[in-house]
Amino acid sequence: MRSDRFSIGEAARAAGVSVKMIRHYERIGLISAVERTTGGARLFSASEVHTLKFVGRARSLGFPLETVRKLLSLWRDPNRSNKDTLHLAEAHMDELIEKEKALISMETALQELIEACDGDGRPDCPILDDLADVRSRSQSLKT
Amino acid sequence: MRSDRFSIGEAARAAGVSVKMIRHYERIGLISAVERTTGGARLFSASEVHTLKFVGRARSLGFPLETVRKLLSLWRDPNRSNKDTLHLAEAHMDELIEKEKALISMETALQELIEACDGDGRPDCPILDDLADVRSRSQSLKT
DNA sequence: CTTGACCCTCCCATCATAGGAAGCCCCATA
DNA sequence: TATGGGGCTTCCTATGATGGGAGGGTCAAG
Repeated sequence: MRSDRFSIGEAARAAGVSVKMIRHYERIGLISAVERTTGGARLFSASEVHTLKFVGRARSLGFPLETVRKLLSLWRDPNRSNKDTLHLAEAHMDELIEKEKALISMETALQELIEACDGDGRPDCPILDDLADVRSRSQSLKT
Repeated sequence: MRSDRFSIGEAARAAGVSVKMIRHYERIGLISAVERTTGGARLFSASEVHTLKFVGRARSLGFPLETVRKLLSLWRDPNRSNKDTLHLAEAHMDELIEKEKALISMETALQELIEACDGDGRPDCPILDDLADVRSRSQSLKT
C-alpha cells in the first residue's frame, strides 16, 4: 500500500488502535470517511493516521469517545481556548478519581475480610458470614 | 403484602438492589423464581430477601455476577471449604488492584498535563499538544 | 367508576470492544 | 492457470450491569 497511503491494518498498527475500532470510529463519525481503493479498501493518509493516534492516546488516558470527539474539535480549531481543553481534562480527572475512590473502598472492605479468613479448608468463613450479614460487619462498607 | 411476604418493591428496598435488577437476577438464574400472587406479582419470603441482601453486598464489593453465583453456592453448601471462598475473594482483589493501577497511571499522566496548562484562554495547549504528539510527551504513559 | 400506586413482560439503550460469517481482491507459488 | 492465503469488506451478535420506557394488569380507596 505504498504511495504514502496506509491500509487499515497498517494504520491500526501505527496508531495503536484496533482495525475493528477504526471502522467503529468512522461509523460513529468520530473520524471522517477516508479514500478507498477500487476494491473498496480504506486508504489512510499520514494525517489521518495522526488523527487516529490522537484518538488512541486520548483513549489511553481514559477519555470517553464523546470527550475525544470534543478534544478533536478543539484540536482542529485554531481559535480554541485552552480553558476548554483544561476543563475537559479536569472533569475527566474527577471521574477517574471517583472511580478510584470506589475501588479503594471496595479493596479496603475486601482486604479486611480476606485477612479474617484462614483458608484452612473448613466451612467457617468470615467472608460468607459478612456477605450474609452474620453480625461481623466491618464498618467500611458504606463509604 | 403482609403475611410475612414481601412485594418486589419492598424486597428491593430491604435488600438495597433495584426492582429491575431483582427481575434480572431471576431471569439469569442467579436467584430462583419465587411465589406469585394470583395477579402474577412476585412474593418474596424473608429468606429470599436475605439472599437478595447477600447479592447486594457482594455487588457492593464489586464481585461480578458470575462470582456472586459461586459465592451463593458456597454459602448454601454446608461442606464448603473456606479455601474456595478465600480464593474467589483474592482473585477479585487482584482485579480491583489491576483496575486501580490503570486508573492511577491515567491520573498521573493526566495530572501532568493539567498542571502544564495555564487555562488562560489562549489556543496554546500542552494537553492537545501531548495528544497530538507534539514532542512533549510525558514518560508516564505506557505504564 | 376512576385514580393512583403498584406490579407485569418485552424491547431497547448504554459503553467500548471483540468475534464471527460470508464474501471480495490481489498476489505468490505450485 | 488454478489454488491458497492474507487482508480487506459489511453485517450481526455478544459482553456486563444497569436503566428507561411502552403498554398492560391488579387492587384498594375515594
